[in-house]
Amino acid sequence: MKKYTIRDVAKAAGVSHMTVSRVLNNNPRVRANTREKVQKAITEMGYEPNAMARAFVTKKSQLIGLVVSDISNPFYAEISRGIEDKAFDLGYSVIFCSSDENTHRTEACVKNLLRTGVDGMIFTSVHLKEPAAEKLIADGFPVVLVNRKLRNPNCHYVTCNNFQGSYDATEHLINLGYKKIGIISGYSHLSTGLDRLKGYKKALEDHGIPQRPEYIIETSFSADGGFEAAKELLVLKDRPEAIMGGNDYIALGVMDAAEALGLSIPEDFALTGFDNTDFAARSRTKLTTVSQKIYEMGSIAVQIIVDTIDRKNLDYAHKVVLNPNLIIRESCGYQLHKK
Amino acid sequence: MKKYTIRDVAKAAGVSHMTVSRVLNNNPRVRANTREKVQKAITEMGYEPNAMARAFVTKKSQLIGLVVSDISNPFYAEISRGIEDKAFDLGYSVIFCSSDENTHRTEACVKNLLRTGVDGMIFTSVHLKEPAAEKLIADGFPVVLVNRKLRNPNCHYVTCNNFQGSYDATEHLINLGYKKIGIISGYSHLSTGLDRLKGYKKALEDHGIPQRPEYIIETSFSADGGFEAAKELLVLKDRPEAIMGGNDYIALGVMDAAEALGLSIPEDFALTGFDNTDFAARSRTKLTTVSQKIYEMGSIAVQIIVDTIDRKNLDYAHKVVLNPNLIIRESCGYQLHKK
DNA sequence: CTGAAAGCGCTTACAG
DNA sequence: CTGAAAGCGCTTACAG
Repeated sequence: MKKYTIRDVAKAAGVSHMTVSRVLNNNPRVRANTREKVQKAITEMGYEPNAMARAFVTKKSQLIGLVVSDISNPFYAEISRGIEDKAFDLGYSVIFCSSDENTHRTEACVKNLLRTGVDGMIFTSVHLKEPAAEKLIADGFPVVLVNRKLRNPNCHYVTCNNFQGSYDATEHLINLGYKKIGIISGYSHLSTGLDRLKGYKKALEDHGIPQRPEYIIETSFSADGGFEAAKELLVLKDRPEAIMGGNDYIALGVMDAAEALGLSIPEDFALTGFDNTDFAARSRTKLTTVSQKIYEMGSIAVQIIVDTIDRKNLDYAHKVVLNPNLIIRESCGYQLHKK
Repeated sequence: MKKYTIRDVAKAAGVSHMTVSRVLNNNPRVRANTREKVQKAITEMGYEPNAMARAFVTKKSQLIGLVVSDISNPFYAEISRGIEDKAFDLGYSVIFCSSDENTHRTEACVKNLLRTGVDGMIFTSVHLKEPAAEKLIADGFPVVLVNRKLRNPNCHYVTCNNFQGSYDATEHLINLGYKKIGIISGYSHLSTGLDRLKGYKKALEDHGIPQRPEYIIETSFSADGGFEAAKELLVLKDRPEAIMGGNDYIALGVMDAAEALGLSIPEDFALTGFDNTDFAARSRTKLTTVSQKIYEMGSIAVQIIVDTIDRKNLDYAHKVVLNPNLIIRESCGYQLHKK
């Protein structure tokens, strides 16, 4: 574990430490012959450049900060994996920090990451308004949003076309014959919640089905949220024939509520989710849902942020909107539903 | 965003940069009066110390490397969250690297983390033999294992008492009257798989129930693994009355297999899992399982590694073994089972 | 209690 | 194509 420096290598190779530095950085201004000599010394000694010294002098840590809602949420864990893999490929490492989607903690994360010296930050879960992220962007610090975006469109982001995904799911229910369609939506101060709600409303409108306010409930993207909301929706006198969950977790909560109330899916009402999470496909669930490219979102976000880090002053914003895919399973039935 | 240095602050406060450094490091050898002057300048200028310079000169990055099986697996994501939170409290940040439990990738992770300059590494998923981790330990590099341990006991680790958890679950089945108990176990080249298998065997032995080799299958800790193994176990002429899943994912696969074969749980056979994952408690699952303190394992691992980093030459190993808890749910029935 | 000197291991200019 | 000089922003000794 003896630590060699660039000077040790230089001495061994009989050159100056500058030449060693050039070899290390693949600078072409080194004679092939010299390069070989140096390379040989490097491998023989098992020399490894000191990352800290390098980061210090170049002012580049090769570190990306990831502000994630909660690393223990599988959806975000999958984005994180996409981020990790691509970062690895591009020579970066990633430091994560869970914000719990809480403004105060988000600020703490940002401060912490800044202190650590990351070259840029990726946010998975901003609110439409998120002062900590907006300040960074205003300061010209490299930032990419993934999954959710800010209200202010002037920034780099990668999202799913949530509007379209939700529109497609709604239309599918309509085509099956459902007219009384409720939605348990994620909070609309989050771009994902808002866009999915908009997609739902637009599909109803396009098919001439009037909106019914009592069929729309906003809640958190969680099974508990779905459970509570479903208990309200399912005891309505004029119960919806179909319920759209803002994501698969919400749908899961709806399933629990149905079981608690003695209702069957899809016999008593149809159900859809969003995200195509692992459990959606399981034999006990069979949830119609919208799949989005979760891993890819993370991967693309890294490409953009590295781009931004390398050529600082981009004067345009990268906006990547990925197309979702409706996955049809048994939870919404396959036939025209009549009442 | 103007970046000040320690010298700018010194000039503003009318002291030497050394005094500023002392204030920054809470060195007591500064007069209260001087300290205040410096503090004032620091806050007024919004000075932030340069982490890279500090890391470079102190040779301490305040970074912990986390080699995790797969960050997108909820079990590991929860460990990671425990690690993150405690690291944050202790002034460290964590860089993760997914190994996919593959020796080659594990080596790549270690190399990458070393290059990044982490002060220590935590491994969540070592095999009983894991050259990359063992080499680090042999070199005196701070390493803590969490969840799984190496065969070589001479290292720091935090695990659940997997033997006991499995023993308890087996005994519970025996007490309910089951005698034909099968196990679909995680691979026994992993300490978790091995210890759970041992607990099962010991419980049978203690209750005078002979082992039946055809009732024991090893597979990966995954739903797919459980599914395939269950299809073998459930078509045995003398089918087991109860199946123990090596973890909840395996149990989930068993449930799918049961459904595919038209069998009901617990009517046709009882089922247990391990980990008390989120879905185990859901109304469609109701899985008897063994809960372990996943988040806490991560948290404790960080305490140990920071301890190790700070006082390098510990000559004893921290070994923390947490007690699991049997959680009884409907999947194994509540009554004496007779055949 | 405070400061002047030296240096951590690299890279960025500048000469040749 | 190669090297000598200077410096990144801190901290670690060493003086006083």
